Amino acid sequence: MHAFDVLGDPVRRRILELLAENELRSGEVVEVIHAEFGISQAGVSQHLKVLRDAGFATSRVDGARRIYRLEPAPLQQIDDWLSRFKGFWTHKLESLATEVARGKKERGE
Amino acid sequence: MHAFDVLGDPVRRRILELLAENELRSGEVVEVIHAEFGISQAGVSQHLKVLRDAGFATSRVDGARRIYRLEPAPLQQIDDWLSRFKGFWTHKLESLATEVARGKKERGE
DNA sequence: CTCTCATATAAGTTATTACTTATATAATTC
DNA sequence: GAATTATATAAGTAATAACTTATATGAGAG
Repeated sequence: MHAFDVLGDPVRRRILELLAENELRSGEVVEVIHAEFGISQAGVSQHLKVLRDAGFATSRVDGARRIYRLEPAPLQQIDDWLSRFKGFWTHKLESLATEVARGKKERGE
Repeated sequence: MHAFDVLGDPVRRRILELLAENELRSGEVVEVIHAEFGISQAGVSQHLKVLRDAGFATSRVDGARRIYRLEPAPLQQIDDWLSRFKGFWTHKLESLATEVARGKKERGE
């Protein structure tokens, strides 16, 4: 599954946000996601698998628990892809700023 | 459709890349995408609609033609969402750079 | 050793998406 | 104004994704 498809799902985006704060046990992720989205343990586990398979997260075993950690590489790849468009919107923002400034000047502000 | 779902499709990502270089007529997009992906005119038109509906592109009429232009706002929103993870991977990169430097030194490069 | 957690996987269902071909619409050319 | 060109939309189909419940696996507690 392509990195962008992975991020297409709001549940997975939320899981990544959670993992960005802390490593979490699978069960902790299940708790939050169940509370917020009403999804079963199995459903959450499947999302975690998608995240693992796509390299967004890794898990390590801790007794009967699995601890999940965020892996930044795929997010970075996406950022790299986006970077080609960045010039584009900073230009837009700059021209907007120019417009605003011109408007102010014309209005004698 | 959420912005990330829009970017989930490789055809749409390619169209955005094309539009990032230049405004293009629908027909020009169709030409390139058909050449690269083998997709019909109707298929490409549907992708363009998705891009319009999600705000990634706008079109203006020029006689019988439609000219498509990239709109940066949704891309920027995505970049904003990603920004929460950026600290995360720059840390990793810095440690990697340190590792590499140490390796070179040890190998006498 | 058996019971109970914690988690993953299997199997099945439903909704959605990405196409296709066929057709509609609207501008251009002759 | 009829034919042609450029594009969009409609209708149908097939693949995929996101769930569900049920079950497997494997660690720890008693």
